[in-house]
Formats: sequence, structure tokens, C-alpha cells
Amino acid sequence: MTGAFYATTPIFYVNAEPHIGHTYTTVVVDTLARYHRLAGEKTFFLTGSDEHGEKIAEVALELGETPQAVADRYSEAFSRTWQTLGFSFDRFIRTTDPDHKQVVQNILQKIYDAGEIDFREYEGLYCIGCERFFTERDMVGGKCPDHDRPLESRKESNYFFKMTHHFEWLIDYINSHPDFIRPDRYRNEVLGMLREDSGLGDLSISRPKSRLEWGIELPFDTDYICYVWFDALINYLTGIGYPDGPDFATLWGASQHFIGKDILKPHAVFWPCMLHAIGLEPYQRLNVHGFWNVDDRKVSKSLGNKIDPLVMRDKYGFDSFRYFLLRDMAFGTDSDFSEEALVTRINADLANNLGNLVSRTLNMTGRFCGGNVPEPGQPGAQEQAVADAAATAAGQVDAHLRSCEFHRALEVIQGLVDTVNRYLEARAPWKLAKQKAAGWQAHVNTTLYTSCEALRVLSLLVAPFMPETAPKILERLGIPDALATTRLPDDAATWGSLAPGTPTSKGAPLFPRIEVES
RNA sequence: GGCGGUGUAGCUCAGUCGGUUAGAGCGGCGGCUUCAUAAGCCGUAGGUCGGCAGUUCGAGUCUGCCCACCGCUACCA
Repeated sequence: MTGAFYATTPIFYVNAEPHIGHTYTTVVVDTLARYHRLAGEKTFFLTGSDEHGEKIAEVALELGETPQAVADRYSEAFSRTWQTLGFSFDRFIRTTDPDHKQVVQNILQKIYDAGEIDFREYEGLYCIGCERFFTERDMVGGKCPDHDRPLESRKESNYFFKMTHHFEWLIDYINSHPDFIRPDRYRNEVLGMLREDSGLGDLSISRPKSRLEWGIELPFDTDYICYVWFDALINYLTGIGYPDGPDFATLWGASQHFIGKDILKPHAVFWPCMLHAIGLEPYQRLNVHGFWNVDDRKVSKSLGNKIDPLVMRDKYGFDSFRYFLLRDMAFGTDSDFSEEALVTRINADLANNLGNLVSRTLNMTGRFCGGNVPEPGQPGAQEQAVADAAATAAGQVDAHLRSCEFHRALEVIQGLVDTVNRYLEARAPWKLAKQKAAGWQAHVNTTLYTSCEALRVLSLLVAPFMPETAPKILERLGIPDALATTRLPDDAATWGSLAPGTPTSKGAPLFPRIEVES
């Protein structure tokens, strides 16, 4: 086992149902986790739910239930959906988990003892929706612009994490570690946030119990609970056994967070400062992606244009949906989702190209080679070209995945499919089989061996992206358990491991073409 | 107002250190083919590279200004 990979999604606030944004982040991390596992790295994939705070307490009050009961139900909805979609997470953490509570309290006490926390009085206008105080300039017409609800005047004494003391260090760290936050555009934004005139101050990390009881109690003042972000971010440590779990050091040294751009500030500023105060190395990397717009508009409750991943799964198959999400968004930028674009992509890439290549290859293997992987003859220049293309593709997919260029990786895979389709066209085994000229069988055998072997490579390369599809192809190639022993990228780059004589089966179309009524 | 981003073929986008005829996919059109999911292959489609000016032997690719959209941020109200 070489290398390690620890990847996280945000923990999702449990007052909403999973939509395309949550799903995208999780698809990204799932794909990477699967790849790194296939690469033989020690891999841990963490996702979960964020359950404390006023919104949950409010809902509980309205329903006459306990906050815990509300959180249980919402969290269950998330975790069940994630399981149904087949995500390969290693733990679904909840901020109400006992070990998390303990870790948060340990850390609070630790940095309190280190003098990193102040007690201050603060007065201001507060939005329950945002769970934060507003300054005059933040509000629009006396209301919170995001939640369109009146602000409440509050005067509170609270505990503050002396975050600003760490800014100088953080600026230096970001400047000396170019890959700490990527893509670059977000790195620049963070540096902007940290400029002296940005107004970013110390971080309030508590709420008095008189206002809110639903949270983790401060160990040094039982009249207070911990503010949500401080609580939530620490899940990334709890999830892998901080402080002395057996894998903690290894995994933390290989930690990568994946977030949407809306929560850049807590992850790029609060969190590194917290880690610095705790005395831990910063996470290895923060990966920030853009938003999916739907039908050219922002996703919003009022528009009702949320995309439910379960509906997409039932309608198109989740592998196809995953493929679209990863293929049509350049990581970091915003993209547009529409069912029309989804169908176009599925038909072009999956039905017409990949799926059809599987069909024609295995059909001919059945008709012209008795259904078994044929014994190839001496490879010629054409065969060598296909083998070279496969090896090149394996290396490129590896590189692109490691730099979060999923769309590029899938382009490369699609390019390999094109290469094999062109190869078949050039070899035209169906012609040879019909004419039955001298030596036709050897020619056809070599051709179909090459094509079958290319399918084997394609299956491996596609496995992290489409975890349901890859095993289906491998099963038809007669090697259903291949993934269990696969090491990427080498096993995809090494030509010729498909054994002649292996029985194949044609099967139904993997991606039936979707006909749209017009 | 400041900072940053984006603006390239009908659509989605590539275009590294400036260099000969500006590229890909999808769609459209023409042809070939029939093993395959009416799939595949080949060939095409002639876009003032947002606008103007400048630097240069030469700019999509650098500079300035302007326009449009987006993000962050500031201030005024």
C-alpha cells in the first residue's frame, strides 16, 4: 500500500433535502475515493450531517419534538439517500455523535487553556437564518438579504476565538503553498478576505443557553454552547479518530476537503486558523467547486427547480447522472444543468459510443469467435496503436483525476472509445468473416482480441466514475472479479492481460438510447 | 468604488512561453458502411476570437480604455 488519501464532503445541514449541489460534491469525492482505493492507497471518505443550531431548534419547537428527534429524522434522510445512491463513504459522521462531542470539548478546552479565547460583550442585529450577527452594511432594507426575514436586536456576551492573531501566519502559509487552495481563483479570493481592510474579525464561537440550548456545551462555561461553524468544522478531525486514533496521523497528512464556493470563508479562513491554534498542521488541500445552475437559473426553493438525485437515478440511472455531472462541469467554475443537456450527453457518449462499442465487440465475439475471447495473432501496427492509446489514456486519467479535472479525464476515456471504434472500422472484421478469404479467422481473432482487451481497459478506467457500469462490462468479458485485484493506473496501462478462451456474453445495451419526444 | 473572473463557430467549450491556413465535442449538411443501441466511420460547415486604440516584423494570446455578465469586497445612503 503506497500513499494515503483522506477526502471529505461538507457535513450537510439537515434542514434541507439532498439536491444537485450536495450530490455533486459527494459524487466528486466518491469518484476520487474509488480511484485512490484502486490505486492501492489507504483511503478514507468522510461525509455526514451538521445538526446543531437554531434552525433545528426552531423546527423542533414548531413540531413539538425534541431537536434530537428532528435531527435524527433529517440525518437519516441524508444517509439513506447517500446509501441508496451507492456512495462509498467510510463513515457518515453526525455532529451529535458522542465521539464528536467529546472531541469538540477537548479542543475547546485546549485552546481556552492556551489563551486563544476571549470573553466579550457584543451588541447587534442577528439573523436566525444565517445564525450570525449583521452589521449595518450587510442588511438590505433592515432585512437579511438571504433569508428575507427581519433581524433581531441582540446584546450578548460571548466567547471569541482570537482568529485574527493567526492571519499573518495564514497569509504566509497560503503564499508559500500554491496548492493549498485550488483552483487559483479561490485562493485569490481568500487572500482578499484576509487583507487588513476586509473587516474580518475574531470569531464568535458561543451562544448563551438562555437563547439556544441545542449544541455542544462549552467545557469551561456551562451557560454556553458552541457556535455551529466551530462545532461543524471539527468533524473533519473526529471522523478519522483525532487525536490518537491509529490512522489519524496518516490520514490527516493526506487530507483534502471538497466544498462549494458558498462556504469558502469558513473552510479557507476559520478552519486553518483553528487548526493552527490547536497545534495541528493545516489540511493538505482545499478543493472548491462552482455552482450548478438549473435551466439557466440559480437553484432556489421559490423556483422549485431543485434536482432530486433519486429522481435522476430512477429516470436515467445514477451512473449516467454521475457521468454528466463530472463531464459537463469544469471543477471550480459554474455550469448549467438541464435534462436536455443530460440526455444529449448520455446518448452521445454513453449510448452511441461506449455502450455501442461494448455491444458490437461482444456481439462479434459471439458470432465470429464462438463467444470466447479469441487467441490473437502477432499484433501489427494497428493493434500496437490501440495498445499505446490505452496506456497513454491510463496515465492521463490518473493525472487529470489527481488535479480534479474530471471533465478532462472523461474526455480522455471517450477518446479511447473513439480510437477503438476507428480501429474496428479499419479492420472491418465483419467483412472478413463474410468473405471468408484465406486467413480470415486469424485476422478476426486478432481484431476482436484487441477490441475485448480495450474494453477491459476501459472498464477499469471508468470504474471510479461509473461504479455500476464497470462491473457489468467486466462480467460480460468473463472477468467479473477483476476490480478486486486491480491496481490503477498500471493494470489499465498494461496491455494483454485478458486471457484468450475466457467466455464472454453479449448482454443487453448498457445505456439504452433515450428518445425524446419533440 | 476597489479587486478578480468571464466574454472564441448555432450550442458547450480548448487554445501552453505572442508566430505560418484559429481548434474539439454536440447539432446541421453530404458520403461510406452494416458487426452494433437508426449506432459507427469519412468529409464538410468559413466564426470581425465583446468593442476601440496601442506595443510588435507579427496578437485570440501582451498594454490601455470602453461595454456586458458574474463573484468577492468597500463606501455612501
